[in-house]
Amino acid sequence: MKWDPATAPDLSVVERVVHREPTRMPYIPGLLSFREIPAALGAFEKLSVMPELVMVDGQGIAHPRRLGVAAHLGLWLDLPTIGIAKSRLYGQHAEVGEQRGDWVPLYAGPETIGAVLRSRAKVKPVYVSPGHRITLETSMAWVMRCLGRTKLPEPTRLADRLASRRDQRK
DNA sequence: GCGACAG
DNA sequence: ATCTTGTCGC
Repeated sequence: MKWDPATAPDLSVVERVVHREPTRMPYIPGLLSFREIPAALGAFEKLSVMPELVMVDGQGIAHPRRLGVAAHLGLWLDLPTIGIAKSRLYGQHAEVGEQRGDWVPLYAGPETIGAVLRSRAKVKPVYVSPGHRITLETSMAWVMRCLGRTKLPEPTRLADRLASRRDQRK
């Protein structure tokens, strides 16, 4: 079935898996995907249900080479992906409004590579950028649709929490 | 040469 | 990312 931000019924969790493996590379700005993707692919191999859309903790095309971790992972998986980063890596933008939902474009010269979204009042905005096989408009619609009362959309927030040490219930 | 720099 | 301190909301 082909879902739509407006008709998606709920945000219920379908499946959860955790995959860990040693890092092979240090963190180098601009090369994050080479450090994170090997483990990410391992996690996807453990899934019994393949997602139809993936939200990644990092940049999509808002990257010097337009290949942030979300864009890069989307290519490997051949799935639509959206990058939602907690801070800026690349691009310029104006000040964002202070109201929840306010946003401004993120530019790389004349090109729009993403959006800076105030996902929650009084909190630093998030950087949303298309990853693979999706437009910025659709990316924004899904991110807004998945926002709870927190800064990060539920998929990213829950995944991050699941990976943390204090959520290793069985 | 200097500063910036996802997680 | 990780660490630490203080504050806020349910």
